[in-house]
Amino acid sequence: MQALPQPRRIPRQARSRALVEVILEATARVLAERGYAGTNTNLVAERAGVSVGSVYQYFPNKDSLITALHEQHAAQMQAAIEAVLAGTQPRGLRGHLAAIVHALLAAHQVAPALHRVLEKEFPFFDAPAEQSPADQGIFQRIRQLLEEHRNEIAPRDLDLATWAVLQAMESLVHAAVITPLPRHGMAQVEQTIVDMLAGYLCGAPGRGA
Amino acid sequence: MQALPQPRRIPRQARSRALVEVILEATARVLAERGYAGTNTNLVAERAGVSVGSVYQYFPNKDSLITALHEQHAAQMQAAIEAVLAGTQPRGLRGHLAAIVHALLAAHQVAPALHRVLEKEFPFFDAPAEQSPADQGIFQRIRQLLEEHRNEIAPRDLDLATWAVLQAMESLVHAAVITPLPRHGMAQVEQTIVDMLAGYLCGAPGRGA
Amino acid sequence: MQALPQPRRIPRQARSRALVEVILEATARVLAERGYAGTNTNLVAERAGVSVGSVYQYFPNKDSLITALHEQHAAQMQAAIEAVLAGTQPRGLRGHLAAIVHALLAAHQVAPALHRVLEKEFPFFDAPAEQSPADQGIFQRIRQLLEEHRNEIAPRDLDLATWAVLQAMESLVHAAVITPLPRHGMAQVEQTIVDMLAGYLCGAPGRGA
Amino acid sequence: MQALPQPRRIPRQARSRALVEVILEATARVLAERGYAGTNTNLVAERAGVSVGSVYQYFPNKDSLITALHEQHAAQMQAAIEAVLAGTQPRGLRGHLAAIVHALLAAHQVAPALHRVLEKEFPFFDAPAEQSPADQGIFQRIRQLLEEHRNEIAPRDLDLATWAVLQAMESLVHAAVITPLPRHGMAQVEQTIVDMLAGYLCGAPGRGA
DNA sequence: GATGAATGAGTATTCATTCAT
DNA sequence: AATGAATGAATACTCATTCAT
Repeated sequence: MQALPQPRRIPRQARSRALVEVILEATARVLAERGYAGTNTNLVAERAGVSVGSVYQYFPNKDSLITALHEQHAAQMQAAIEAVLAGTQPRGLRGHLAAIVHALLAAHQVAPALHRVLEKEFPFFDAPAEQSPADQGIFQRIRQLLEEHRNEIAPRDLDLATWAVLQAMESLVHAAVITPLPRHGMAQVEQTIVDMLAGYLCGAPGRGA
Repeated sequence: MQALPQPRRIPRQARSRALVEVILEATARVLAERGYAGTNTNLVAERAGVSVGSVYQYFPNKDSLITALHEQHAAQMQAAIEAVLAGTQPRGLRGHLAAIVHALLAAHQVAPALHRVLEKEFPFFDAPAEQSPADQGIFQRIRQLLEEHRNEIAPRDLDLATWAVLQAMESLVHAAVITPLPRHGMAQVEQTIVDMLAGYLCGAPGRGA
Repeated sequence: MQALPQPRRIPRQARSRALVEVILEATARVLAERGYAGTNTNLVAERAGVSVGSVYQYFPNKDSLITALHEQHAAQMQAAIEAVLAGTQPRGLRGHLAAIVHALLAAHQVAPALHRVLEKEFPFFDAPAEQSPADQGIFQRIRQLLEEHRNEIAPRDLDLATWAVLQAMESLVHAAVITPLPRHGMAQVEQTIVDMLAGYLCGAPGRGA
Repeated sequence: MQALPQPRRIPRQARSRALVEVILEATARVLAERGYAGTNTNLVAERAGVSVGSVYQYFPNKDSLITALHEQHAAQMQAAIEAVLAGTQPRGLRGHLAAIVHALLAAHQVAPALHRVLEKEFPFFDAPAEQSPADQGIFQRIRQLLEEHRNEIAPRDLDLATWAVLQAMESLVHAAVITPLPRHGMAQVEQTIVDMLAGYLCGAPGRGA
């Protein structure tokens, strides 16, 4: 209870949103520190400086906390991708991919411990990508990018290509965060990921389809 | 999370080995049916037709069951890869990669439900690959393959290239198993994965490194 | 269990009384639908279209809701009995008893689900009858009836006889409501209850007292 | 943990039964002391000198403890009734009824606090009489008694008569235990109950049926 | 070695109640 | 008076693990 003078009544919605934010942050911290098994709602509440009851006012159960964190993460990634693609710099397909990979790696560097747990323990946490609006958005955005460069790329089936690009990109980014290669810097890893994606898209002799 | 729990004693006698096998099979079945949360040692014991005590004779704790399953899976994948590379047919790098991807996808088709849980809930469960002999073996084997084709491939750092190839290969195979693309057959997916790997290795214009 | 919780304040204004009524009705509905375990003050408030705070304005705690419902029920029964006995038709003792039993059975038919819960889960919830004015009133009224027919009845101790008559009457009425006999209609049950009471009062050879 | 020398291995069944007995006794004690609301499984376990886990080994949930207690009680009442009716003394119908009522009152005197809670809080505790073997047995036994005296009794429908006798008998016995009449001894109450039952059965002028 | 009854620490969740607005 | 967000004590139940037999 702070004694600082505050507006008597914080508007309903803003207050709720702040609470959700606080709870989610606490969840992230606890999760990063102790992993899923070591995380429990009472502890999260305590860390958030909130009562357990309040946690349950906003989240129906423990797992929904993780799901929300996942969705938040996906939304951040979506935002990062959108930001890159909305930029006005003219860059080719490879340039765009490089910028996206760079942005994703950077975004994961913010809270590496959290992302480690998140990806290590629940990469697909009960969130069939179809149901995650953010994942949907990302898929559409990347598909659109490929479409814009349709002429330059080898794969003909854009759905399949988008799937492959996203899977590879995500898994390599996550792998880079989770098990940082002992002898290689992030720059090198970044380069490698881009090479992989560009290599796939821009084709190579003797390939299929 | 302790560091990679190990079986309490290495079974020497056939009987013991059979018991371990029975327990592991039961674990796999339960895990596939009910997921991690629904799996517990007493149930595993019951399903295995064995007492809980016996389970603890061979596995120090619950997680070691999962770890063992993971290691078993890794060993199977290693065996599949070895089998392909030990073959006498002459095939180029791409041919080898194609054969490996094919073998891995096939291996995952055997018990899809189990693999789904295994990868969905604990993709990195077995911790640093350095501690898994099978993963070590796979790494070495693929690195050797790349070495044999050093001249044909673009990446110069073979450690990095091996890491990238393995990460992409595994994640795409797993993704294919976990979320089968609605409109695409396994053959197409297989082709795509090979394209990705070959594209990376065989290079494309404008790449880095 | 505190001793018979009482409404926090006796509502004087019509508005208040209406509120109490609304809350009590909601309580009855919830209780009938979900039983005691499934009933909670927040739900009652919601069903009543009122805030929890308002519930606590009129009822000091959860149990007082039930108590009030019981008291309401007792008052209704008292009213039913009074109505019968205030009637001008000349009927003998047996006629009066028959009319009372009939009225009670009819009163219980109004909201059988509620009465079922009320009697099934808290038959004595409202504690020593001495504290319930309605129960007091009923006792006095029946005792007076017996007194008026003192010459016709066998039992000499009127307090004991009143107690026995009330206990038997109530328990048989409740039993009839809670576990309706599969093969017997209400008319038959009613007849039986009256036979029991009249049999007791009007005596039989070989009895005590 | 007692250090007393005991047979190394108490036979499986006997041991289980003893445990069940201990747990039930503890439940009875706690229930009598604190009522339903104040009773919780951990406390019961502690009082029984047993772990919670053991309680749940034998009882699937909290309510099953109460149900078991109820069933136990019903069985004891059945036994009491059987004992009376199996006696060799020649007594008429009234004599039998008197003996039964006496036995029931006596049985309830053993643990009045428990019976008070049991009847006060859950007279019909989720045990539709149809499902309780003991209650079934009691019904049949009393019905048989009435049948043997068919010629002496007024009611023609024996099912209905048995129901009425049992309801009245039980409710009056319970009422006597729960709210002992201030100015009347047990003997008087007993007499009254018998008068009620006999009055009903043996008929009175002006009755129905 | 095998058994499985017993253990009891650990935790998600509920809900009566309060009180700042 | 009315509101309803916030509180947090309370509790049923689970399950990994042990160990006497």
